[in-house]
Amino acid sequence: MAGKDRAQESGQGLGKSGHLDFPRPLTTVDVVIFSISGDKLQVLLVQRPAGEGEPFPLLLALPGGFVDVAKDRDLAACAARKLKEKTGVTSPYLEQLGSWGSASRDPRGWSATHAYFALIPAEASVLTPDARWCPIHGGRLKEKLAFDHGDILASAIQRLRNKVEYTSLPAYLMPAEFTLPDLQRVYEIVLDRPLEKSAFRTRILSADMIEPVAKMRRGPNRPAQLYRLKKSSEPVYFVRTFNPPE
Amino acid sequence: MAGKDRAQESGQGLGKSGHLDFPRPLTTVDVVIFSISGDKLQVLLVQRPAGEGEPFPLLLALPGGFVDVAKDRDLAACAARKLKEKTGVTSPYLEQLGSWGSASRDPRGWSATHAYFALIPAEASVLTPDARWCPIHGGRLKEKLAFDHGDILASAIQRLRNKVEYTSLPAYLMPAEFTLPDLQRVYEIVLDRPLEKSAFRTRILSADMIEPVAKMRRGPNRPAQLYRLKKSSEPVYFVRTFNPPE
DNA sequence: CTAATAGTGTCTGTTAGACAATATCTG
DNA sequence: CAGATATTGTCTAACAGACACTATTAG
Repeated sequence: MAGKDRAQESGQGLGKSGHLDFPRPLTTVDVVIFSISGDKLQVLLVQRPAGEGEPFPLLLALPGGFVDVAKDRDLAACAARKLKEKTGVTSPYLEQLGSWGSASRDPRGWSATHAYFALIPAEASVLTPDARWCPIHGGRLKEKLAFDHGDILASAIQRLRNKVEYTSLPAYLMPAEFTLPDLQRVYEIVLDRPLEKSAFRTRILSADMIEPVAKMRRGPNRPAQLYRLKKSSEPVYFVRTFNPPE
Repeated sequence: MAGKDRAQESGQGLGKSGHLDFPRPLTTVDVVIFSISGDKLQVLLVQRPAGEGEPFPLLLALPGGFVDVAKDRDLAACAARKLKEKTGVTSPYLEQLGSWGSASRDPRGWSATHAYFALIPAEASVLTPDARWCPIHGGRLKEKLAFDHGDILASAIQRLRNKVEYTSLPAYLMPAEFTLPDLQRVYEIVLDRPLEKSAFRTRILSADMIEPVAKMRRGPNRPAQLYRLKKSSEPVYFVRTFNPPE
Protein backbone atom coordinates (compact mmCIF):
# COMPACT_ATOMS: atom_id res chain seq x y z
CA MET A 1 0.00 0.00 0.00
CA ALA A 2 1.80 3.11 -1.21
CA GLY A 3 -0.43 6.10 -1.52
CA LYS A 4 1.81 8.11 -3.79
CA ASP A 5 2.35 5.22 -6.14
CA ARG A 6 -1.30 4.56 -6.29
CA ALA A 7 -2.10 8.12 -7.16
CA GLN A 8 0.51 8.09 -9.89
CA GLU A 9 -0.33 4.71 -11.27
CA SER A 10 -4.05 4.77 -11.34
CA GLY A 11 -5.15 8.34 -10.95
CA GLN A 12 -6.51 7.44 -7.54
CA GLY A 13 -5.30 8.64 -4.20
CA LEU A 14 -5.48 11.25 -1.56
CA GLY A 15 -6.58 14.73 -2.45
CA LYS A 16 -5.25 17.65 -0.46
CA SER A 17 -8.19 17.15 1.85
CA GLY A 18 -7.31 13.52 2.59
CA HIS A 19 -10.48 12.48 0.79
CA LEU A 20 -10.37 9.07 -0.92
CA ASP A 21 -12.59 10.03 -3.81
CA PHE A 22 -12.58 7.05 -6.16
CA PRO A 23 -15.00 4.16 -6.57
CA ARG A 24 -14.69 1.31 -4.07
CA PRO A 25 -15.58 -2.30 -4.69
CA LEU A 26 -18.30 -3.96 -2.65
CA THR A 27 -16.86 -6.01 0.22
CA THR A 28 -18.51 -9.18 1.43
CA VAL A 29 -17.77 -12.28 3.50
CA ASP A 30 -19.09 -15.75 2.68
CA VAL A 31 -18.81 -18.90 4.75
CA VAL A 32 -18.62 -22.48 3.51
CA ILE A 33 -19.99 -24.52 6.40
CA PHE A 34 -19.48 -28.27 6.26
CA SER A 35 -20.94 -30.98 8.39
CA ILE A 36 -21.50 -34.72 8.14
CA SER A 37 -24.88 -36.32 8.32
CA GLY A 38 -26.49 -39.37 6.84
CA ASP A 39 -23.08 -40.64 5.80
CA LYS A 40 -22.71 -37.66 3.49
CA LEU A 41 -20.69 -34.50 3.50
CA GLN A 42 -23.13 -31.62 3.62
CA VAL A 43 -22.84 -27.90 3.03
CA LEU A 44 -25.11 -25.23 4.46
CA LEU A 45 -26.78 -23.03 1.85
CA VAL A 46 -29.41 -20.30 1.88
CA GLN A 47 -31.91 -19.28 -0.76
CA ARG A 48 -31.50 -15.86 -2.39
CA PRO A 49 -34.39 -13.44 -1.91
CA ALA A 50 -36.68 -12.59 -4.82
CA GLY A 51 -37.05 -8.84 -4.25
CA GLU A 52 -36.64 -6.11 -6.86
CA GLY A 53 -33.05 -5.58 -7.90
CA GLU A 54 -31.83 -8.71 -6.13
CA PRO A 55 -29.28 -10.64 -8.17
CA PHE A 56 -29.79 -14.38 -8.70
CA PRO A 57 -33.30 -14.49 -7.20
CA LEU A 58 -34.26 -17.76 -5.50
CA LEU A 59 -30.97 -19.49 -6.31
CA LEU A 60 -29.06 -21.15 -3.52
CA ALA A 61 -26.00 -19.34 -2.20
CA LEU A 62 -23.39 -19.53 0.51
CA PRO A 63 -24.37 -17.76 3.71
CA GLY A 64 -22.65 -14.41 3.90
CA GLY A 65 -23.13 -10.74 3.45
CA PHE A 66 -21.64 -7.30 3.31
CA VAL A 67 -19.03 -6.27 5.80
CA ASP A 68 -20.63 -3.85 8.23
CA VAL A 69 -18.00 -1.24 9.03
CA ALA A 70 -19.86 -0.25 12.17
CA LYS A 71 -20.49 -3.75 13.49
CA ASP A 72 -17.54 -5.85 12.37
CA ARG A 73 -14.18 -5.29 14.00
CA ASP A 74 -12.43 -7.43 11.40
CA LEU A 75 -13.06 -10.05 8.72
CA ALA A 76 -12.91 -13.05 11.05
CA ALA A 77 -15.44 -11.43 13.36
CA CYS A 78 -17.70 -10.82 10.38
CA ALA A 79 -17.41 -14.48 9.35
CA ALA A 80 -18.11 -15.65 12.89
CA ARG A 81 -21.13 -13.36 13.02
CA LYS A 82 -22.52 -14.76 9.77
CA LEU A 83 -21.93 -18.29 10.98
CA LYS A 84 -23.64 -17.61 14.29
CA GLU A 85 -26.61 -15.96 12.60
CA LYS A 86 -27.09 -18.85 10.20
CA THR A 87 -26.53 -21.82 12.45
CA GLY A 88 -26.62 -20.62 16.03
CA VAL A 89 -23.23 -22.12 16.77
CA THR A 90 -19.73 -20.85 17.10
CA SER A 91 -17.64 -23.12 14.93
CA PRO A 92 -14.90 -25.15 16.54
CA TYR A 93 -12.97 -24.58 13.33
CA LEU A 94 -12.96 -21.50 11.12
CA GLU A 95 -10.20 -20.78 8.66
CA GLN A 96 -9.80 -18.41 5.79
CA LEU A 97 -10.26 -20.01 2.41
CA GLY A 98 -9.31 -17.19 0.09
CA SER A 99 -10.84 -14.24 -1.66
CA TRP A 100 -12.64 -13.83 -4.94
CA GLY A 101 -12.94 -10.43 -6.54
CA SER A 102 -13.74 -9.25 -10.03
CA ALA A 103 -15.75 -6.80 -12.04
CA SER A 104 -18.19 -9.45 -13.16
CA ARG A 105 -19.01 -11.71 -10.24
CA ASP A 106 -21.81 -9.48 -8.92
CA PRO A 107 -24.13 -7.63 -11.33
CA ARG A 108 -24.32 -4.77 -8.85
CA GLY A 109 -20.69 -3.85 -9.47
CA TRP A 110 -17.03 -4.68 -8.80
CA SER A 111 -17.06 -6.85 -5.71
CA ALA A 112 -14.67 -8.86 -3.61
CA THR A 113 -15.65 -11.53 -1.13
CA HIS A 114 -13.55 -12.99 1.65
CA ALA A 115 -14.44 -16.67 1.92
CA TYR A 116 -14.18 -18.66 5.14
CA PHE A 117 -14.37 -22.33 5.80
CA ALA A 118 -16.07 -23.86 8.86
CA LEU A 119 -16.47 -27.38 10.20
CA ILE A 120 -19.18 -28.18 12.72
CA PRO A 121 -20.48 -31.37 14.32
CA ALA A 122 -23.61 -32.85 12.85
CA GLU A 123 -26.04 -32.17 15.64
CA ALA A 124 -24.84 -28.68 16.52
CA SER A 125 -26.88 -26.90 13.89
CA VAL A 126 -30.01 -24.94 14.73
CA LEU A 127 -31.02 -23.65 11.35
CA THR A 128 -32.83 -20.50 10.40
CA PRO A 129 -35.87 -21.19 8.19
CA ASP A 130 -34.26 -20.18 4.89
CA ALA A 131 -31.10 -22.23 5.40
CA ARG A 132 -30.68 -25.87 4.58
CA TRP A 133 -28.10 -28.63 4.36
CA CYS A 134 -27.29 -29.89 0.88
CA PRO A 135 -25.45 -33.18 0.36
CA ILE A 136 -22.32 -33.33 -1.76
CA HIS A 137 -22.24 -36.35 -4.07
CA GLY A 138 -18.83 -37.45 -5.25
CA GLY A 139 -17.22 -34.11 -4.55
CA ARG A 140 -19.86 -32.12 -6.41
CA LEU A 141 -23.04 -30.31 -5.63
CA LYS A 142 -26.07 -30.93 -7.81
CA GLU A 143 -27.52 -27.43 -7.57
CA LYS A 144 -26.29 -24.37 -9.41
CA LEU A 145 -25.32 -21.58 -7.02
CA ALA A 146 -25.60 -17.81 -7.18
CA PHE A 147 -22.64 -15.56 -8.03
CA ASP A 148 -19.37 -17.52 -8.28
CA HIS A 149 -20.30 -19.53 -5.20
CA GLY A 150 -19.99 -22.75 -7.17
CA ASP A 151 -16.30 -21.98 -7.67
CA ILE A 152 -15.84 -21.06 -4.04
CA LEU A 153 -17.54 -24.24 -2.88
CA ALA A 154 -15.44 -26.37 -5.26
CA SER A 155 -12.34 -24.74 -3.88
CA ALA A 156 -13.49 -25.43 -0.32
CA ILE A 157 -14.17 -29.09 -1.07
CA GLN A 158 -10.76 -29.45 -2.64
CA ARG A 159 -9.09 -27.76 0.32
CA LEU A 160 -10.97 -29.98 2.75
CA ARG A 161 -10.02 -33.15 0.92
CA ASN A 162 -6.42 -32.08 0.59
CA LYS A 163 -6.08 -31.27 4.24
CA VAL A 164 -7.85 -34.39 5.39
CA GLU A 165 -5.04 -36.39 3.76
CA TYR A 166 -2.53 -35.10 6.25
CA THR A 167 -4.30 -33.35 9.13
CA SER A 168 -6.73 -33.99 11.94
CA LEU A 169 -9.36 -31.64 10.52
CA PRO A 170 -12.18 -34.22 10.53
CA ALA A 171 -11.98 -34.20 14.30
CA TYR A 172 -13.90 -30.92 14.18
CA LEU A 173 -16.77 -32.68 12.45
CA MET A 174 -17.19 -35.05 15.39
CA PRO A 175 -19.51 -34.78 18.37
CA ALA A 176 -17.96 -34.29 21.80
CA GLU A 177 -17.43 -38.02 22.29
CA PHE A 178 -16.75 -40.50 19.53
CA THR A 179 -15.04 -43.80 18.83
CA LEU A 180 -12.11 -44.47 16.53
CA PRO A 181 -14.30 -46.30 14.02
CA ASP A 182 -16.61 -43.25 14.02
CA LEU A 183 -13.68 -41.01 13.20
CA GLN A 184 -12.46 -43.36 10.52
CA ARG A 185 -15.88 -43.34 8.90
CA VAL A 186 -15.77 -39.55 8.72
CA TYR A 187 -12.34 -39.62 7.10
CA GLU A 188 -13.65 -42.13 4.59
CA ILE A 189 -16.71 -40.05 3.79
CA VAL A 190 -14.65 -36.95 3.11
CA LEU A 191 -12.00 -38.78 1.11
CA ASP A 192 -14.53 -41.01 -0.58
CA ARG A 193 -12.33 -44.07 -0.27
CA PRO A 194 -11.73 -46.73 2.37
CA LEU A 195 -8.77 -46.53 4.74
CA GLU A 196 -6.84 -49.30 6.44
CA LYS A 197 -8.14 -49.83 9.95
CA SER A 198 -4.89 -50.57 11.70
CA ALA A 199 -2.81 -47.91 9.99
CA PHE A 200 -5.54 -45.40 10.74
CA ARG A 201 -5.62 -46.24 14.42
CA THR A 202 -1.87 -46.14 14.81
CA ARG A 203 -1.68 -42.78 13.16
CA ILE A 204 -4.46 -41.09 15.07
CA LEU A 205 -3.38 -42.46 18.42
CA SER A 206 0.25 -41.52 17.95
CA ALA A 207 -0.78 -37.99 16.96
CA ASP A 208 -1.74 -37.33 20.57
CA MET A 209 -4.83 -35.42 19.54
CA ILE A 210 -7.53 -37.39 21.33
CA GLU A 211 -7.85 -38.90 24.79
CA PRO A 212 -10.06 -41.73 26.04
CA VAL A 213 -12.97 -41.00 28.33
CA ALA A 214 -14.02 -43.51 30.96
CA LYS A 215 -16.88 -44.85 28.86
CA MET A 216 -17.51 -47.32 26.09
CA ARG A 217 -20.00 -47.28 23.27
CA ARG A 218 -22.13 -50.43 23.56
CA GLY A 219 -23.95 -52.24 20.84
CA PRO A 220 -24.66 -55.77 19.64
CA ASN A 221 -20.94 -56.41 19.50
CA ARG A 222 -17.67 -55.66 21.16
CA PRO A 223 -17.85 -52.23 22.84
CA ALA A 224 -15.71 -49.41 21.49
CA GLN A 225 -13.63 -46.99 23.50
CA LEU A 226 -15.01 -43.44 23.51
CA TYR A 227 -12.60 -40.57 23.00
CA ARG A 228 -12.72 -36.81 23.06
CA LEU A 229 -10.56 -34.16 21.44
CA LYS A 230 -7.75 -32.84 23.57
CA LYS A 231 -8.09 -29.17 24.44
CA SER A 232 -5.63 -27.88 21.85
CA SER A 233 -7.80 -26.28 19.21
CA GLU A 234 -5.12 -26.41 16.54
CA PRO A 235 -5.30 -29.19 13.97
CA VAL A 236 -2.50 -31.76 13.91
CA TYR A 237 -0.35 -32.14 10.79
CA PHE A 238 0.88 -35.62 9.90
CA VAL A 239 4.23 -36.00 8.18
CA ARG A 240 2.85 -38.31 5.54
CA THR A 241 -0.38 -38.35 3.63
CA PHE A 242 -2.77 -41.26 3.83
CA ASN A 243 -2.36 -43.89 1.16
CA PRO A 244 -2.19 -41.37 -1.66
CA PRO A 245 -4.30 -42.30 -4.71
CA GLU A 246 -1.27 -42.77 -6.97
CA MET B 1 -24.39 -13.26 -0.19
CA ALA B 2 -28.03 -12.79 0.61
CA GLY B 3 -29.27 -9.29 0.04
CA LYS B 4 -32.43 -9.61 2.07
CA ASP B 5 -30.59 -11.08 5.01
CA ARG B 6 -28.02 -8.40 4.87
CA ALA B 7 -30.59 -5.67 4.87
CA GLN B 8 -32.36 -7.22 7.82
CA GLU B 9 -29.29 -7.99 9.78
CA SER B 10 -27.26 -4.87 9.40
CA GLY B 11 -29.55 -2.15 8.15
CA GLN B 12 -27.73 -2.31 4.85
CA GLY B 13 -29.00 -3.35 1.50
CA LEU B 14 -30.73 -2.38 -1.66
CA GLY B 15 -33.03 0.58 -1.67
CA LYS B 16 -35.98 0.62 -4.06
CA SER B 17 -33.65 2.28 -6.52
CA GLY B 18 -31.11 -0.54 -6.37
CA HIS B 19 -28.68 1.88 -4.77
CA LEU B 20 -26.16 0.35 -2.36
CA ASP B 21 -26.03 3.29 -0.01
CA PHE B 22 -23.86 2.21 2.91
CA PRO B 23 -20.19 2.77 3.66
CA ARG B 24 -17.74 0.49 1.86
CA PRO B 25 -14.34 -0.55 3.14
CA LEU B 26 -11.22 0.38 1.19
CA THR B 27 -10.01 -2.49 -1.00
CA THR B 28 -6.34 -3.05 -1.69
CA VAL B 29 -3.99 -5.72 -2.96
CA ASP B 30 -0.49 -6.29 -1.58
CA VAL B 31 2.18 -8.62 -2.90
CA VAL B 32 4.88 -10.41 -0.94
CA ILE B 33 7.66 -10.96 -3.46
CA PHE B 34 10.44 -13.33 -2.47
CA SER B 35 13.72 -14.02 -4.14
CA ILE B 36 17.06 -15.49 -3.17
CA SER B 37 20.29 -13.58 -3.40
CA GLY B 38 23.53 -13.57 -1.50
CA ASP B 39 22.56 -16.84 0.17
CA LYS B 40 19.64 -15.06 1.82
CA LEU B 41 15.92 -15.06 1.39
CA GLN B 42 14.93 -11.53 0.37
CA VAL B 43 11.64 -9.70 0.19
CA LEU B 44 10.88 -6.72 -2.01
CA LEU B 45 9.71 -3.63 -0.13
CA VAL B 46 8.93 -0.03 -1.05
CA GLN B 47 9.19 3.11 1.01
CA ARG B 48 5.99 4.94 1.92
CA PRO B 49 5.64 8.49 0.62
CA ALA B 50 5.89 11.42 3.02
CA GLY B 51 3.08 13.59 1.62
CA GLU B 52 0.31 15.24 3.61
CA GLY B 53 -2.26 12.79 4.94
CA GLU B 54 -0.18 9.78 4.01
CA PRO B 55 -0.22 7.09 6.69
CA PHE B 56 3.07 5.64 7.95
CA PRO B 57 5.29 8.16 6.11
CA LEU B 58 8.71 6.86 5.05
CA LEU B 59 8.20 3.41 6.57
CA LEU B 60 8.83 0.37 4.41
CA ALA B 61 5.77 -1.46 3.11
CA LEU B 62 4.78 -4.29 0.81
CA PRO B 63 4.23 -3.24 -2.78
CA GLY B 64 0.54 -2.93 -3.46
CA GLY B 65 -2.28 -0.51 -3.87
CA PHE B 66 -5.95 0.13 -4.28
CA VAL B 67 -7.96 -2.01 -6.62
CA ASP B 68 -8.78 0.08 -9.66
CA VAL B 69 -12.30 -0.88 -10.68
CA ALA B 70 -11.73 0.51 -14.17
CA LYS B 71 -8.35 -1.09 -14.80
CA ASP B 72 -8.40 -4.40 -12.90
CA ARG B 73 -10.52 -7.22 -14.22
CA ASP B 74 -10.03 -9.24 -11.05
CA LEU B 75 -7.84 -9.54 -7.97
CA ALA B 76 -5.18 -11.72 -9.58
CA ALA B 77 -4.86 -9.27 -12.46
CA CYS B 78 -4.45 -6.48 -9.96
CA ALA B 79 -1.71 -8.41 -8.15
CA ALA B 80 0.05 -9.19 -11.42
CA ARG B 81 -0.16 -5.53 -12.38
CA LYS B 82 1.40 -4.43 -9.08
CA LEU B 83 4.12 -7.02 -9.44
CA LYS B 84 4.89 -5.95 -12.99
CA GLU B 85 4.97 -2.29 -12.05
CA LYS B 86 7.35 -2.88 -9.17
CA THR B 87 9.75 -5.40 -10.65
CA GLY B 88 9.23 -5.43 -14.39
CA VAL B 89 8.67 -9.19 -14.39
CA THR B 90 5.70 -11.46 -14.58
CA SER B 91 6.16 -13.93 -11.77
CA PRO B 92 6.47 -17.60 -12.60
CA TYR B 93 4.56 -18.23 -9.40
CA LEU B 94 1.78 -16.13 -7.90
CA GLU B 95 -0.61 -17.50 -5.33
CA GLN B 96 -3.09 -15.98 -2.99
CA LEU B 97 -1.90 -15.75 0.58
CA GLY B 98 -5.03 -14.56 2.34
CA SER B 99 -6.79 -11.37 3.24
CA TRP B 100 -6.51 -8.99 6.14
CA GLY B 101 -9.32 -6.60 6.94
CA SER B 102 -10.23 -4.58 9.99
CA ALA B 103 -11.37 -1.21 11.21
CA SER B 104 -7.95 -0.36 12.57
CA ARG B 105 -5.29 -1.50 10.12
CA ASP B 106 -5.43 1.71 8.05
CA PRO B 107 -5.94 5.09 9.73
CA ARG B 108 -7.92 6.23 6.69
CA GLY B 109 -10.77 3.85 7.52
CA TRP B 110 -12.04 0.26 7.47
CA SER B 111 -9.89 -1.50 4.91
CA ALA B 112 -9.31 -4.98 3.58
CA THR B 113 -6.29 -6.11 1.62
CA HIS B 114 -5.95 -9.19 -0.54
CA ALA B 115 -2.39 -10.46 -0.13
CA TYR B 116 -0.54 -12.40 -2.81
CA PHE B 117 2.66 -14.31 -2.70
CA ALA B 118 5.20 -14.35 -5.55
CA LEU B 119 8.47 -16.17 -6.17
CA ILE B 120 10.91 -14.88 -8.75
CA PRO B 121 14.43 -15.85 -9.77
CA ALA B 122 17.25 -13.75 -8.40
CA GLU B 123 18.39 -11.99 -11.52
CA ALA B 124 14.96 -11.31 -12.98
CA SER B 125 14.34 -8.13 -11.03
CA VAL B 126 14.55 -4.70 -12.63
CA LEU B 127 13.66 -2.50 -9.74
CA THR B 128 12.00 0.87 -9.68
CA PRO B 129 14.01 3.45 -7.72
CA ASP B 130 11.88 3.38 -4.57
CA ALA B 131 11.85 -0.42 -4.26
CA ARG B 132 14.52 -2.51 -2.64
CA TRP B 133 15.32 -6.04 -1.55
CA CYS B 134 15.53 -6.63 2.19
CA PRO B 135 17.15 -9.77 3.60
CA ILE B 136 15.29 -11.98 6.05
CA HIS B 137 17.46 -13.14 8.93
CA GLY B 138 16.34 -16.29 10.71
CA GLY B 139 12.78 -16.00 9.50
CA ARG B 140 12.39 -12.37 10.57
CA LEU B 141 12.77 -8.97 9.06
CA LYS B 142 14.73 -6.34 10.97
CA GLU B 143 12.69 -3.34 9.83
CA LYS B 144 9.27 -2.36 11.11
CA LEU B 145 6.71 -2.19 8.33
CA ALA B 146 3.74 0.06 7.65
CA PHE B 147 0.14 -1.00 8.36
CA ASP B 148 -0.09 -4.69 9.38
CA HIS B 149 2.42 -5.63 6.71
CA GLY B 150 4.68 -7.16 9.33
CA ASP B 151 1.93 -9.69 10.08
CA ILE B 152 1.33 -10.34 6.41
CA LEU B 153 5.03 -10.88 5.77
CA ALA B 154 5.33 -13.21 8.77
CA SER B 155 2.42 -15.21 7.44
CA ALA B 156 4.02 -15.38 4.00
CA ILE B 157 7.32 -16.59 5.42
CA GLN B 158 5.53 -19.26 7.41
CA ARG B 159 3.56 -20.37 4.36
CA LEU B 160 6.69 -20.49 2.26
CA ARG B 161 8.56 -22.59 4.81
CA ASN B 162 5.64 -24.90 5.31
CA LYS B 163 5.19 -25.51 1.62
CA VAL B 164 8.86 -25.95 0.96
CA GLU B 165 8.74 -28.98 3.27
CA TYR B 166 6.56 -30.89 0.87
CA THR B 167 6.43 -29.10 -2.49
CA SER B 168 8.64 -28.04 -5.36
CA LEU B 169 8.03 -24.34 -4.76
CA PRO B 170 11.71 -23.38 -4.57
CA ALA B 171 12.02 -24.34 -8.22
CA TYR B 172 10.38 -20.99 -9.00
CA LEU B 173 13.23 -19.20 -7.27
CA MET B 174 15.77 -20.73 -9.65
CA PRO B 175 17.16 -19.32 -12.88
CA ALA B 176 16.27 -21.05 -16.14
CA GLU B 177 19.09 -23.57 -15.75
CA PHE B 178 20.43 -24.85 -12.49
CA THR B 179 22.11 -27.86 -10.91
CA LEU B 180 20.74 -30.13 -8.22
CA PRO B 181 23.20 -28.78 -5.64
CA ASP B 182 21.99 -25.27 -6.54
CA LEU B 183 18.42 -26.31 -5.89
CA GLN B 184 19.37 -28.00 -2.65
CA ARG B 185 21.08 -24.83 -1.48
CA VAL B 186 17.89 -22.87 -2.07
CA TYR B 187 15.85 -25.40 -0.12
CA GLU B 188 18.34 -25.12 2.70
CA ILE B 189 18.26 -21.34 2.69
CA VAL B 190 14.50 -21.23 2.94
CA LEU B 191 14.29 -23.96 5.55
CA ASP B 192 17.35 -22.69 7.38
CA ARG B 193 18.64 -26.19 7.98
CA PRO B 194 20.81 -28.67 6.04
CA LEU B 195 19.24 -31.48 4.04
CA GLU B 196 20.60 -34.89 3.18
CA LYS B 197 22.15 -34.87 -0.26
CA SER B 198 21.15 -38.31 -1.41
CA ALA B 199 17.60 -38.23 -0.08
CA PHE B 200 17.17 -34.82 -1.65
CA ARG B 201 18.35 -35.97 -5.05
CA THR B 202 16.22 -39.09 -5.03
CA ARG B 203 13.17 -37.11 -4.13
CA ILE B 204 13.56 -34.33 -6.65
CA LEU B 205 14.44 -36.66 -9.49
CA SER B 206 11.59 -39.03 -8.81
CA ALA B 207 9.16 -36.10 -8.72
CA ASP B 208 9.56 -35.74 -12.48
CA MET B 209 9.60 -31.96 -12.22
CA ILE B 210 12.94 -31.16 -13.85
CA GLU B 211 14.76 -32.43 -16.92
CA PRO B 212 18.46 -32.38 -17.79
CA VAL B 213 19.75 -30.08 -20.50
CA ALA B 214 22.73 -31.11 -22.62
CA LYS B 215 25.16 -29.01 -20.62
CA MET B 216 27.25 -29.21 -17.49
CA ARG B 217 28.27 -26.56 -15.03
CA ARG B 218 32.07 -26.53 -14.89
CA GLY B 219 34.28 -25.38 -12.07
CA PRO B 220 37.41 -26.44 -10.23
CA ASN B 221 35.81 -29.78 -9.49
CA ARG B 222 33.61 -32.44 -10.93
CA PRO B 223 31.09 -30.85 -13.35
CA ALA B 224 27.43 -30.83 -12.38
CA GLN B 225 24.50 -31.68 -14.62
CA LEU B 226 22.36 -28.68 -15.53
CA TYR B 227 18.58 -29.04 -15.38
CA ARG B 228 15.57 -26.95 -16.24
CA LEU B 229 12.01 -26.97 -14.97
CA LYS B 230 9.58 -29.03 -17.00
CA LYS B 231 6.86 -26.98 -18.64
CA SER B 232 4.13 -27.76 -16.13
CA SER B 233 3.71 -24.57 -14.15
CA GLU B 234 2.02 -26.29 -11.22
CA PRO B 235 4.11 -27.09 -8.16
CA VAL B 236 4.65 -30.74 -7.27
CA TYR B 237 3.42 -32.06 -3.91
CA PHE B 238 5.49 -34.73 -2.18
CA VAL B 239 3.75 -37.33 -0.06
CA ARG B 240 6.09 -36.85 2.84
CA THR B 241 7.72 -33.83 4.35
CA PHE B 242 11.45 -33.45 4.50
CA ASN B 243 13.11 -34.63 7.68
CA PRO B 244 10.69 -32.83 9.97
CA PRO B 245 12.36 -30.87 12.78
CA GLU B 246 12.08 -33.16 15.82
C1' DC C 1 49.21 -35.92 -7.38
C1' DT C 2 45.51 -32.87 -4.26
C1' DA C 3 41.41 -30.18 -3.43
C1' DA C 4 36.83 -29.73 -4.18
C1' DT C 5 32.44 -30.78 -5.28
C1' DA C 6 29.12 -34.16 -7.83
C1' DG C 7 26.97 -38.18 -7.60
C1' DT C 8 26.06 -43.28 -5.88
C1' DG C 9 25.60 -47.13 -2.69
C1' DT C 10 24.71 -49.44 1.64
C1' DC C 11 22.66 -50.10 5.94
C1' DT C 12 19.07 -49.10 9.31
C1' DG C 13 14.74 -47.51 11.32
C1' DT C 14 10.12 -46.12 10.72
C1' DT C 15 5.73 -46.67 9.08
C1' DA C 16 1.99 -47.61 5.74
C1' DG C 17 -0.50 -51.56 3.59
C1' DA C 18 -2.35 -55.94 3.64
C1' DC C 19 -4.56 -59.06 6.23
C1' DA C 20 -4.86 -62.47 9.84
C1' DA C 21 -5.88 -63.26 14.59
C1' DT C 22 -8.03 -62.32 18.78
C1' DA C 23 -11.36 -59.82 22.02
C1' DT C 24 -15.86 -58.70 23.79
C1' DC C 25 -20.17 -57.61 23.55
C1' DT C 26 -25.76 -59.00 22.40
C1' DG C 27 -29.07 -62.26 21.77
C1' DC D 1 -23.04 -70.75 20.87
C1' DA D 2 -23.26 -67.28 16.37
C1' DG D 3 -22.91 -62.77 14.65
C1' DA D 4 -20.96 -58.48 14.64
C1' DT D 5 -17.70 -55.17 15.29
C1' DA D 6 -13.40 -53.56 18.01
C1' DT D 7 -8.72 -54.01 18.67
C1' DT D 8 -4.13 -56.03 18.13
C1' DG D 9 -0.38 -58.42 15.83
C1' DT D 10 2.55 -59.98 11.95
C1' DC D 11 4.81 -59.59 7.76
C1' DT D 12 6.44 -56.87 3.85
C1' DA D 13 7.67 -53.00 0.91
C1' DA D 14 8.93 -48.33 0.43
C1' DC D 15 11.60 -44.77 1.66
C1' DA D 16 14.04 -41.22 4.60
C1' DG D 17 18.37 -40.55 7.37
C1' DA D 18 23.00 -41.27 8.09
C1' DC D 19 27.15 -41.72 6.16
C1' DA D 20 30.64 -43.90 3.49
C1' DC D 21 32.27 -44.38 -0.97
C1' DT D 22 33.35 -43.35 -5.88
C1' DA D 23 33.70 -39.99 -9.96
C1' DT D 24 35.44 -36.09 -12.42
C1' DT D 25 37.09 -31.89 -13.03
C1' DA D 26 41.08 -27.85 -12.35
C1' DG D 27 45.47 -26.88 -11.34
